[in-house]
Amino acid sequence: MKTSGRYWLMKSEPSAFSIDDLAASPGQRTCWDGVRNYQARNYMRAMQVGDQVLFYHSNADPPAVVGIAEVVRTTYPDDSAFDKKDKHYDPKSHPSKPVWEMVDIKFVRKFLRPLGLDLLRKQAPLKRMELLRKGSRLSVQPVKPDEWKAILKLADE
DNA sequence: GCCAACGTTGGC
DNA sequence: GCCAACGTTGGC
Repeated sequence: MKTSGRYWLMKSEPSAFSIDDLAASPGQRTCWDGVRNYQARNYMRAMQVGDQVLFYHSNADPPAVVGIAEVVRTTYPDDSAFDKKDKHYDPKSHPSKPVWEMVDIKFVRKFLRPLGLDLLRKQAPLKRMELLRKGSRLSVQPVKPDEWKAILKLADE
């Protein structure tokens, strides 16, 4: 397995937390809490400091990849799961045996234009991208190097 | 607001 | 271990 330079995509509803919110956060960084899906959690566990992340706006108009972030801290317990009042509270997870974890990410840059789903679907190198698969709901997903390259190229056009 | 796709839960 | 019911995601 490759040990560095991996690529990911993370989804966020901009009404809840947008890339502008990330850029405006203290130190331009945030903890990525609230993930409650095992596959997404496992992908986060595989993340390493320095990995690059596509920031995606879901439930947005248009739904789009809007910029880049970077992993700055590997997984640690997601304490929002312990808080009864939190929207993402989960009694399955306990501080002595946490089920859910999170990473920290940092703002890298925002694209000059959002790369909408319709545009992405037209790109041959992205034909098999997880994001574009019908019914895909994974909020954290791996991105292949050639997919990453194709998207960055689009962003700079 | 609709609804297809998907993950989780719980009865059996 | 099966699977129906349910809740959620997220594009449209």
